[in-house]
Amino acid sequence: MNFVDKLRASGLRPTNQRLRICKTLFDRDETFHFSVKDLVETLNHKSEEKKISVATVYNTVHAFKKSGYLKQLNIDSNHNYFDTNISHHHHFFDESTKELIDLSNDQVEKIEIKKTLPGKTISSVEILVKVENK
Amino acid sequence: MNFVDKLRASGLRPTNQRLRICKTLFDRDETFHFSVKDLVETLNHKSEEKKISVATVYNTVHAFKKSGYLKQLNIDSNHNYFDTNISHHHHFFDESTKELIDLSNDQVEKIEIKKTLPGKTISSVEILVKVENK
DNA sequence: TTCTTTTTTAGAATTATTATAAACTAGGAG
DNA sequence: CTCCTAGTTTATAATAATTCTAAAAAAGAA
Repeated sequence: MNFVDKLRASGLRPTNQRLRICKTLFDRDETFHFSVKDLVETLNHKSEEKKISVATVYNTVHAFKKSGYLKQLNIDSNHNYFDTNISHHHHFFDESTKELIDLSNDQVEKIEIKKTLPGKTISSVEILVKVENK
Repeated sequence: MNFVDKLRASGLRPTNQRLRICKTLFDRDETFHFSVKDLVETLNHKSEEKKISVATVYNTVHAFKKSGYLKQLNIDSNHNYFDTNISHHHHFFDESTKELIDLSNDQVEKIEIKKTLPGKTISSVEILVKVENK
């Protein structure tokens, strides 16, 4: 899906700033895990271009989150991370390097939850595997 | 383990304020899931006693986290929750009520992770089951 | 009790995020 | 094409969570 369509589907007009954000987010081979701070720095590091304000970045990221083109991660409550991989998947968190690595759904044996909550239905099951150097 | 020992084991002197914090945290039947804000409000709600400052609460909570008497949870990146249940266990997060419910380790079928990371060893596997009203 | 060290506290500083309002554009109507 | 209007961008202010600071208070050893 191209950037303009992604933006339109999120209820946003394809402006210059938003297209630059899209490029940084989606024009890459690997999954991108980022905080808003990271993203702003990446965007504004290329000094040849005009700076994009944090407000714009927050607005755009939140619109993408709402429309499902970005997932918000709950890895480290002290900072907010987003993920461009929106498929259902899990994560490794490397405590030695503080890095985040994707763990696809089919690399985990099916998880069976034996406890049920009356009147409730499961909407997702997320696994976080913490690792450290041997 | 009594409060004084818990404090000493965390490198803290058993002062009046810290003992009141201990009482609120550990003197209960059920697991207590809380944010620092919750804890401060609970502590200072009983109007008969002198107010404990947020700085003291933060210091004490962090010392307990460091010594392992509290676990920090990563449920919702917008707020920081702690858990008095320090055994290895998982959580349900009720998206309808925003409530957190413990899921003990033996209520989950053993999880097998098929992917390994070279040079790394798994230190923990945490599951978050999100539920909503049927 | 006295003295030294640790603790508590209010308030300032810092950081992440959201809100605001004025200046600026996208894109449709004419 | 040009104009107009609604949607955008931006700097800055506001809010909120957390950490820092330094002075007053309390703990506990001598």
